[in-house]
Amino acid sequence: MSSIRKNPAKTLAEPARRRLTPADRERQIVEGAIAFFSEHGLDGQLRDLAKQLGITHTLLYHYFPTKQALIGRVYTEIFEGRWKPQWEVLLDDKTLDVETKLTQFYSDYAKVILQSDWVRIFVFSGLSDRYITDRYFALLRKKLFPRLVRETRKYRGVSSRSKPTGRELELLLGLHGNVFYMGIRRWIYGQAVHEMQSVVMNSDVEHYIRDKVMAYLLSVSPVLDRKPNSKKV
Amino acid sequence: MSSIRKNPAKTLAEPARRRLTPADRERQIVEGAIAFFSEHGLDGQLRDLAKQLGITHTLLYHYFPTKQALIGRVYTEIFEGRWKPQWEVLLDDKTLDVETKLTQFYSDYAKVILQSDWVRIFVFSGLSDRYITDRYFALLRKKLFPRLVRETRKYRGVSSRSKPTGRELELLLGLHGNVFYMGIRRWIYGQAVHEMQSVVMNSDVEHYIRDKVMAYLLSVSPVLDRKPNSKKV
DNA sequence: CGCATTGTTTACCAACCGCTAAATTAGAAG
DNA sequence: CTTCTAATTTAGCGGTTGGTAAACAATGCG
Repeated sequence: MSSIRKNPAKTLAEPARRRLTPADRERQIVEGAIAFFSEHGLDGQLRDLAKQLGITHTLLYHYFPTKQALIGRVYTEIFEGRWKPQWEVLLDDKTLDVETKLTQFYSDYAKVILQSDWVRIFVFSGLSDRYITDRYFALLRKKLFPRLVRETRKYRGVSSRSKPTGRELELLLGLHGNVFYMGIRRWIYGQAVHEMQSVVMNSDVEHYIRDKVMAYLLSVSPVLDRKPNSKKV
Repeated sequence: MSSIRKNPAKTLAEPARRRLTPADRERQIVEGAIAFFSEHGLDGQLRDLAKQLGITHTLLYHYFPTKQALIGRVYTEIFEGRWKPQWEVLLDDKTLDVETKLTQFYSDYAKVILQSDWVRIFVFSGLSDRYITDRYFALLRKKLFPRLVRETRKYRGVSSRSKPTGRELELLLGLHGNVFYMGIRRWIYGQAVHEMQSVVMNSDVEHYIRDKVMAYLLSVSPVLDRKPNSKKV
């Protein structure tokens, strides 16, 4: 028999110092950091993160020079890494009708962003330096909103290619915010989708999103075409 | 000549120790704390708040036993103090039509909640202990949502008094979230209402809110009355 | 003017935090 | 088994933080 390996059925809380390859350890740190910062905010303490990973906090500095560098890595991991170029392809598809495209897009988009880490870290960033929210909105303005405006106009039978008006954008942001607001209610306020706590979720979300998309499409023309001189009230 | 008063035209940054009545000092601290926590979050340091007020941080402890007590005071000041019972009266008014009531309500409600301190402290709380968000949503569920559901049904010509369905609530929360999302975009993401930065705001917000209310009312019936078996896509 | 009240400050503590340097030790190679 | 590399830990520093105790001083009163 060879030398006895330390593995006494994990009786004690002593995980025994293990040596990982730098790649593995880095992955573990990044994933642990995502979960950790998502829960405790970007002000969470590195010593606590390290404890949660079963390592000492100084080891973190072997993989990331500063705390900010680790946070930056978390940013790119979540917000750049989870964007699907396929969404743009879908919205540009000329064989599908607008209603289908918007519903499919927001259903899939919701699956990506309505996650605890995505929503919470996004809002945490907005409350602090706004680095990620600024960049992400730039992304939306460039790759998403123009397509959604174009599709909305197509649905309305309007052929204009001019710069969207404030009211057009506001209604569109209303739909967009509607989807994101589901995540805020769930992951920030802890208010599940109507008391029906955790479960169900998936099928229901898709259902609700279809409602929201339809509500948006159905209301855009009546609202925007309304005589703007009805300024009583 | 009597003793020379310390007031050399404020040449130096030495404001000279002033003695306020407990009531005045407390008011000053509370209002300063609202502005301070709104900007720096509830993790902001009391020494910085004190410096901003021109006092030492220990004086804060003469008026509030702990930091949490001060935060609690801020909570009640903002979220309990700014709720207007008049809103409930307005929504119960039987001489006004639904469209007018909802537009008037959300226009005034927006003026109250679309403030930097309201939005930011609300979200800060949601990200930490959720104490205020839980209580506030309880308030909404009790005093606001039932009235809005009732009015929406009245608008649709539906006379049911039964418990609102998930889809009904989700559409309503969509409208509600739409209004609040304007505050999130402005005070959390720093994305003004369509690049048109600070100004304008007031008149535009009222305009946009009317659009949102109309979009909601116009879309509720078509969406909810749709055949539920159109489950392709 | 003298004195008491009390609003306000100075001095200080223990714990925490990001970060650094040096000492350990697990694991692969010979 | 020995040796070497580098993954990981121990020890510690400078600064910060919520909170406490005691000293100081502005104001009202007799």
